[in-house]
Amino acid sequence: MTEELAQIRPIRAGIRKVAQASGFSVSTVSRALNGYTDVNAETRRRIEAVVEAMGYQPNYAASMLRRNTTQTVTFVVSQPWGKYADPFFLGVLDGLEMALTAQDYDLQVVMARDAKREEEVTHRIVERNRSDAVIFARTRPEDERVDWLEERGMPFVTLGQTSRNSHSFVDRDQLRIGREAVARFLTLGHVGIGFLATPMIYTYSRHTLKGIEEGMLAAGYDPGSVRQIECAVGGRTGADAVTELYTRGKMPTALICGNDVIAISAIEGLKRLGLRPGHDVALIGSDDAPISAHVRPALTTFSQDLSAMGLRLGRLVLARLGGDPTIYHEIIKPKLIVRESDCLPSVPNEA
Amino acid sequence: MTEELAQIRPIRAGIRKVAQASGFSVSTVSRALNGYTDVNAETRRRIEAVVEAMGYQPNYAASMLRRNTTQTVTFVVSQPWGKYADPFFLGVLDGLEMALTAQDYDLQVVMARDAKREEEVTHRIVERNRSDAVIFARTRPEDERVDWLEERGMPFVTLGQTSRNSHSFVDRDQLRIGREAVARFLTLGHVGIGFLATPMIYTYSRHTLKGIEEGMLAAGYDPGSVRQIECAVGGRTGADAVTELYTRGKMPTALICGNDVIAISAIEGLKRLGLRPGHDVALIGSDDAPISAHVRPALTTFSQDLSAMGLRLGRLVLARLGGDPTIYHEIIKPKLIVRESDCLPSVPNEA
DNA sequence: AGCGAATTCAAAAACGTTTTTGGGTTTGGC
DNA sequence: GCCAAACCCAAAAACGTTTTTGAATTCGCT
Repeated sequence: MTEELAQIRPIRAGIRKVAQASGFSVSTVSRALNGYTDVNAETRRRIEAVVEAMGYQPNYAASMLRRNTTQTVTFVVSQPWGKYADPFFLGVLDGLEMALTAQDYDLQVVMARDAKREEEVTHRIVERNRSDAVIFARTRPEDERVDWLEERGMPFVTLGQTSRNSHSFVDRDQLRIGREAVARFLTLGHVGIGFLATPMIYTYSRHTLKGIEEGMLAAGYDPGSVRQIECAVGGRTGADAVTELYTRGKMPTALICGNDVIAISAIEGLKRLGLRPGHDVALIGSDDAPISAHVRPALTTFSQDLSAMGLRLGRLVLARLGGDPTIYHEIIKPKLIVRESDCLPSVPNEA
Repeated sequence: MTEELAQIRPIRAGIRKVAQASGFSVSTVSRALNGYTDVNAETRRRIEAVVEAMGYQPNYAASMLRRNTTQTVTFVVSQPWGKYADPFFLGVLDGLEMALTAQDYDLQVVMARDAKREEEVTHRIVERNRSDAVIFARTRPEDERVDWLEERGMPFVTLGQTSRNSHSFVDRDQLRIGREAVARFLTLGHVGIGFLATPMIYTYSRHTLKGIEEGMLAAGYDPGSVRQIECAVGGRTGADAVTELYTRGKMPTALICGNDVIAISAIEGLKRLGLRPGHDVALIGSDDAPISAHVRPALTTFSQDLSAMGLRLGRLVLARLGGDPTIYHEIIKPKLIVRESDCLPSVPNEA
């Protein structure tokens, strides 16, 4: 802080200059520009002309100070970005940005390397009032971020559910993904089903599992027979998981994968084990990553309209900012994308 | 604008309260907190204790208004994010954020869907003084963004070069990538070399080409013999390119790919044509995408320390903000990652 | 003892906007 | 022709900091 900053900026016209040039008072200019009704149409027109001519832009800091509003919504993305960039968020951001800028809000994206850093950055943003609302993802059933934000009265919306769901959220329908994946595999004739899960600390992982269990029950099978094994970024990969799974005991002929990265890694692992994914072992992913179509065998998976999710997220946040006290729960339907990786059980394994 | 915003915020302690509680004047508190030297050590200690106790955080808007500084650096990412998320930027962002927060600057990431939107958003940020500096990538030889920012005296640093290079930049050494790729293929015994290029409007594409040509010349070959074909997101894919290339006339036995996505798509396309990538045709990528290791054949490519690039980018921006007038040019060395996709020319093609 | 320099702090100005307050002008009904 | 209502606008206050200005105190030196 002691260092000296040579911040040189061109001197920009302020609202005073505009007032002077247009011949109206400062307050009239302000009201004209901010859409108040008690301004003569002709007056407004003239003021707008002057603003245009002078290239006047209201000073953000001053307006922010006076209004006590930042016109900014912050999306805190907490993820190990290092190597595995999840394209999932990027699609969402696109829709979100569209929704927000339509209402003259700015979207601020903050990336946090890990949970600790995420907490720091969120505190900073909230405590210094640098944002009007917060959005975050990767929700957990008991999520302290929810309590923390509620406590401070900071408006927020989540991408994903918590156990209380006392807040607006947008989520994928993981329950349905689980059920449909099971139903499809059972229809194809598979019996041994495995679940290569994302970390169970996240709500969506549990929902997927629940969907799988429901699917098994509905078809009259024992949910307990599903072999479940957890994978994580920086931990057990999909390849590791299948290696463990196929070198000890019963081997499922069909694998439901918590996300496509796991699925692709599992495909790789199966090949190394001498198994043929898409022939000996069927796989279904769950979030239609960009590469999933280009992998061999092309991955059967579920897709969702990410941009639409972002759009809804934006609408929910705007509703909250507009003073709407309603809690909205939006669940986006996934769509099964059938490609090559799901298959009939191979003959040798049927015996 | 006419809509009413019910912006409810907890009333936070201001600097006046802190002054009152500590028994010092407002100005002394401010100076104590901002690291001025003319504050008695004991005074500072007592003030800091009160600040801690009250959880005081200086109001961002007010400080920004008075100081005429945002303490924010903006990275404008202009890319079609729709489907193909380029993980390249994410790695860079990580290092960048680290460098900036170390100096108490915030990083703001703005995603723009297309060039038009990018221009809009940059104008907005600069004209409303919402950032102290700007960073952008995907530079072109004649880049109007450079002129625009220079004209307005907005500090900026680029990720990539322009023809003038009148500004600080960080860049990958595409020249070297081109040269090394050629050298490797020639060493392996390939003669027919193809270049599946990224769009030539970008400086880095041209540098790659130049590197390739230099490599050919250095080895005594005709640079004109390199078959070059341009690919683009939303346009010709790598698969399209190889289809065109291998259905008419001479067929290169080695392909240098402008990026790994092109390479992976080309691998796919070659398989469809009945050719065996890694056997009949050798490939080298150029930016070590996360999937490149998991594709079959695993892609030989160049990697660079993205986080380090971000860090340098941050340092350069901070230097500029600190008033250092030096123009820095930093070129990051790539590292060849040998995997499976580059190979000796296959016998049938040698005849 | 007296004077200047160094140190420490308080009061007030300034940043550029929005909002409040209150006053003036026009319009329309009786 | 008068009064109320509707409409429009100017002046000033307010937002919460940082920085400038200037005054008071301490200290060292002659």
